[in-house]
This record gives sequence, structure tokens and C-alpha cells, in this order.
Amino acid sequence: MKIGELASATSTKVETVRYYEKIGLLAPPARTSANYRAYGNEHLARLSFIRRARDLGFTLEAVRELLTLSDDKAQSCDAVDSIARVHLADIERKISDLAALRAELDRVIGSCRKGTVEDCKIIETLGPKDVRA
Amino acid sequence: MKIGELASATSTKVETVRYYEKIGLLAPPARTSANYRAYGNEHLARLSFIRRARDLGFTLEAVRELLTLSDDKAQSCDAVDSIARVHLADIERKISDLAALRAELDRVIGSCRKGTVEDCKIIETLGPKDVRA
DNA sequence: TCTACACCCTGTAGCAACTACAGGGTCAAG
DNA sequence: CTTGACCCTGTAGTTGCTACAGGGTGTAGA
Repeated sequence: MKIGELASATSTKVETVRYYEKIGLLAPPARTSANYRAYGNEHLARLSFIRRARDLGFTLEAVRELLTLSDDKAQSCDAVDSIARVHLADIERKISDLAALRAELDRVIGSCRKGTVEDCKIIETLGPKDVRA
Repeated sequence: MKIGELASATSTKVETVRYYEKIGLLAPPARTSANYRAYGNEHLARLSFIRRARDLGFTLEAVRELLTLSDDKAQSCDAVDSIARVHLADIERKISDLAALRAELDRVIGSCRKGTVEDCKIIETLGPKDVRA
């Protein structure tokens, strides 16, 4: 399989595949006589794994750990579970941060009276509390 | 006011203040004889504005626009409102993306039976659908 | 056979928004 | 007079790609 085929089979860009190889996430494949990368099914499986983990929002560092763990079939699943839970907690924190942000932004936008910038409540909100320059 | 004072007054790092100056977001202040940056209240106000907008999740590009708009007091507030609304939509999209992610991750984690990696449902979920390498 | 075109290669630079040095200078206190 | 906290410039690192530039390869049609 050439890089373009692998890429489209995994909805990845060709550059990204090469990038994963460069950072050691995807093993360097064999080369053809023309120096083209020749991938096998093991690469396809590996890259699919990476893509799915990325789609779930895992960082590349977490993906790297998950890949290492997944290679040791006899090992306990605890470490995997732990990585996933940490990631979940992270996502939950982000969601609540964004929810707070939305509430605040809702409030700010709601206060807009469509006048001039002079008495724009949005700009006013952004301005400093005490200092008026 | 020296840069350290300005920074701590706005909960910003010194490097970030210099960075904002470098990218033209914060006007270069006067210098002391020792070549130290000497800030006035107008800088404090400006940086406070930037920080608040950033805290609300506006990109630096959006902040730049908001600053330009806020300087033209006679102008209609529409453009400001529009920037804020686009940003709100963006936040809402992010929230729903993350909520979907959380649901999926919840499902994956819930399936963990605490066995070995061999039959770990999390790893299995990440693996490819059809291809087994 | 020529040539156009899609694909492949390497290597480097760019994006956002900072952060972290390295290698210096300045200033007030003890 | 020295210690330590601050200041300066400039550059490189972070994450996860993406986008060239400047080449080589392979195949299909005229």
C-alpha cells in the first residue's frame, strides 16, 4: 500500500502520516525500489488506532502510551483505564469551563443595545473595572 | 509603572506583555534612562481589556478587531456584537463536540472489565473495525 | 515516443499563543 | 561592595499538524 492509499483509508493526510513516522508513532515501512513507502496491514491497523484515539481527543503523548500498553497483551488493563479516566476528567473540565464562558458571553451579548460603541455594553464589559484611561 | 507591576496588576506574565507589544497589540511604552519600559494607565486599561477578552476566549485576532472598534466611539455597536456572536457560536460548537466526546469516552471506560490488555474493551474500541494485523 | 499529470520524496517554515531560556544590564538594601 | 530581584534582547521550544519548494516516478493518452 502506498502512502496515499493508507492516508485515504484512514482519513488522514499524507503529510500527517509522514509526521507520525517522524515522531516515532508509526513504524517506518519498507521502501519500494523507487523509494516509495510500502505499507502493510499492520500499519493500517496501527494508524487506525492512532486516528481513533485522536478522534477521542487523546493527545499524541497519550496515544503513544496507549500504543505501548496495547502491545503488551498480558498486562493489566488498569493503566489503560487510568489514561482514559484522566482524559475524561480533562474533557469534563473543559466542558464546564466553556459552559461558564458561554454563560458570560450570553450575558454580555444580551446587554447590547445596538447603539454606538460609545455606550456599547460589550466593550464596557471588556474594559477595566476601576481604571479609566 | 514597570513591566513587572503591569504584569502582576493584570495577572499576565512579563513575557506575555512583551509578546503583545511585539505583535502590535499593546503600544510600545516610553522608556526610562535604563531602557526599562515605563507604562501609564492607558496601557493598564488596554492590557486589562485584552486579558478580559482573552479570558472570554476571544482569539488575539478578534481582540485586535475589538480594540480597533472600541477606539471608534461613534461607530455602531453592530460589528462588536457580530464578533461576539460568532465567538459564541464557536463556543457552542466546541461544547457540543466535547459533550459527544465525553459520551463516547464514558461508554468506552464503562466497558472496561479490569482484565488484561488482551481483552481490554478500551483498546479493542480503539482498534480498527475490519483489519486485524 | 513524447508528454502531461498524479503521485511520491526530503526538508523546512508556518500556524496560535504563548513560555522558557541564554546572556547580559540596573538598582536598592544590607 | 555584593547579593538578589528585577529589567533588556533575541531565539528556540511547545502541540499537532499543514503547506510549501524543489525535486523524482509511473502511467495513460496523442
